[in-house]
Amino acid sequence: MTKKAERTTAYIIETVAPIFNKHGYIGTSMSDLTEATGLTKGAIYGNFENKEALALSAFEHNRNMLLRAIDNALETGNEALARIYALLNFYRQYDVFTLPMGGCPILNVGVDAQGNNKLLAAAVKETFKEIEGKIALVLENGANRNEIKLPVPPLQFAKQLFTMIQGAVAMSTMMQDRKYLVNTIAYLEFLVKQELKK
Amino acid sequence: MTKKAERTTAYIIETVAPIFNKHGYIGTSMSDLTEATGLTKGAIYGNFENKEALALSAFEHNRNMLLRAIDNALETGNEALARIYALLNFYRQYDVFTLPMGGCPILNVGVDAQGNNKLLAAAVKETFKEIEGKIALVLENGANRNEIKLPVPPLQFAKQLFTMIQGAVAMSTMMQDRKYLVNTIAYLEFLVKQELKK
DNA sequence: TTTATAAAATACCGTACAGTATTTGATTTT
DNA sequence: AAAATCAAATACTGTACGGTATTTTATAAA
Repeated sequence: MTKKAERTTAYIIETVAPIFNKHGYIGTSMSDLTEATGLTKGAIYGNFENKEALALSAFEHNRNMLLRAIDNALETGNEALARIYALLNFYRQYDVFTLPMGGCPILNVGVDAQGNNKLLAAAVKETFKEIEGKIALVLENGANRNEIKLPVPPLQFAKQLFTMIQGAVAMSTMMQDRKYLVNTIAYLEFLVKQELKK
Repeated sequence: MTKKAERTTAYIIETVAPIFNKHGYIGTSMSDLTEATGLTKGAIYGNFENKEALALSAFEHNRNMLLRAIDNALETGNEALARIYALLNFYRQYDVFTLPMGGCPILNVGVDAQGNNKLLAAAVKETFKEIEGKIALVLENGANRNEIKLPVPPLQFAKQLFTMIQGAVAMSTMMQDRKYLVNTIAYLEFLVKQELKK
């Protein structure tokens, strides 16, 4: 059985992650967190060095959930085109997926941390690179197996595809309108087919 | 000649706008603002009711600068396609344009205000609608004058185009890499040509 | 079941926050 | 130039902040 402290640490991270994500690093106060967890500051500071370390752990928690979901989509079927479609399918409902975590973590933290917290900003940057790499790998393998054609290098295609997806995420978030997500994904399905299908 | 107070008000807004844009509403303290302006809190609170009113004025200032630049692009030449290209050209250097204002105001404020400030969030939403409307109008006029073909209704095309542009803005901001802007715009030039040119 | 240890609660720092009532100083207007 | 008005500086609220030293309580080992 896990130790008490480990369970508490995990409980704090899970509880705190959506709050940080919604209100940002500075916008979240320690008393917000004690209130949400039902714990005292003594308990929290016993498990985390300071507010910044806690925020970083919270971001990593959300980030891992996102990466796992992306991995899951990119492992659908055994053909590159199907995997990219699965990714698009995932993002079509991205608003539902991110609701319990308080919105898109990489967008929220990425913009929030830009002018306020270098550590978090760097962690976001790293996450983007990881996602782009995952998509690029699927494309590269697909091209090597002659499943698809590639008009540009795989990483470049991945970057441009993901940029457009992230645009839809940003717009649907700020406009509070999932149509941006749905419509952009629909168009990307068409584009991907046109560009990749042999 | 303008009154003293009017000039001070304008000076405060101009000085304060990039700070709010960079650090967000909660991330900006009144002492940040007194330090930057060289004025005292008495002076600032003499010209603005409270912090929120000041932040709103600051956002409107940035927003107006952006809208003016977009208007300017969309008035280039006297043909729809040329105007859309001019808009894309503007966004290709959007990072340079937004540098003195501390980054893209609608992205920064839009994400920051989402969970923290309803007034600001609503103002951002309104701004997006305005921009989409401006683009849609150019397209509609162009279609009416038989300059371009339109595969979908003008507002829908405008929304999708702008979503992709804003994705490039978001990615280049968070990754601190203008290539996202340059590459996406290049691709959009190709896409626009393919979709709109008769 | 007692003893050692780990975890969480309490109570408290010093500081920085947004906001304000009052005073001083600068403009206008007469 | 004097009087009236307006703008800005000063000095000060009360509160909430992040963080910590210490005490109390719970857990695990003997």
